[in-house]
Amino acid sequence: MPELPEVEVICQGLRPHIVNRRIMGISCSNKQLRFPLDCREMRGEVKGQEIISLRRRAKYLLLKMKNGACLIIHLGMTGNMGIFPQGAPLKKHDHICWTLDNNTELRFNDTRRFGAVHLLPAEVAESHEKTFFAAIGPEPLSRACSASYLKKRAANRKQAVKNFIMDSHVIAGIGNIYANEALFRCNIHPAQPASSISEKKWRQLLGTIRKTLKHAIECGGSTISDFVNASGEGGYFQMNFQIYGKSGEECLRCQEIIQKTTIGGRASFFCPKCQHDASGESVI
DNA sequence: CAAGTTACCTGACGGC
DNA sequence: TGCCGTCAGGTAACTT
Repeated sequence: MPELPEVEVICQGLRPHIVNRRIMGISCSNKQLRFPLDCREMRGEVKGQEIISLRRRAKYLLLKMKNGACLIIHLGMTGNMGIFPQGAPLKKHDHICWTLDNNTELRFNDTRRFGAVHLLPAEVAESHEKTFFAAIGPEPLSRACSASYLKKRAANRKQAVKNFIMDSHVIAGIGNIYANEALFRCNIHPAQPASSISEKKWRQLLGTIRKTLKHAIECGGSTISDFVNASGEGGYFQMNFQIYGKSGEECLRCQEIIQKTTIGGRASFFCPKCQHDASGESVI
């Protein structure tokens, strides 16, 4: 479900419902998520606290409390967060429930439990947050992420450009869908070695990544099976997919049949005519 | 060190 | 109807 646009949509949708609210209670399913979470410790740190901010960094949500404590939440493949009336029946795979002071509940639901909730206790929150994100690459929509930065990071990397832009240590927030979409929209073959991309082409690709991500956010994200925003509505960027999931269909630009292959273990879709070949020589 | 592989988990779907 | 294999939006921890 959630790449940068979906996490951003959830973040924006949740913000008015939870900022300035107080956490009155917390309950947990006690099922293992990606990383262990001590529910009692979380209660000790954030129960009774006012939530002062909610923001997104990479595919993480950061929830800050007045006392300085912080929750860092990752949605994995199937995670979601939503607001529900207090006491509404729990859904299957609801794992954490934060009761707020206005008879509503913030809930974390995650079918596959690849998601995680990290607790940063107040005393160490600031330093732990820095450590937590130390190795994460810049936000694609920020100025820190530039064509020259990407060109530099790609030097000597024979890795496929698709895997390279999906590497969160290089650039944050790009997953399989948006990597496929951005490369198609830029006429770059997903298997082309990252080091063979010129700075000019990086400029073009970064521009395309930004445009695609922003468009997806405006569309409320992509709903493939069950993604919904904080109000329970699906996104519709999937209507704008040009390549992802379209193997066997005609390319929008040249009518060639779209191919599917596996790169770095992930489904990769491309137009063999528009996206040149993997040699890196025929690309601008 | 880079890059490839495995593991974590549930559910949907197609083939038999 | 049901069993089995395959696949899915992510990423850390392995191995090569």
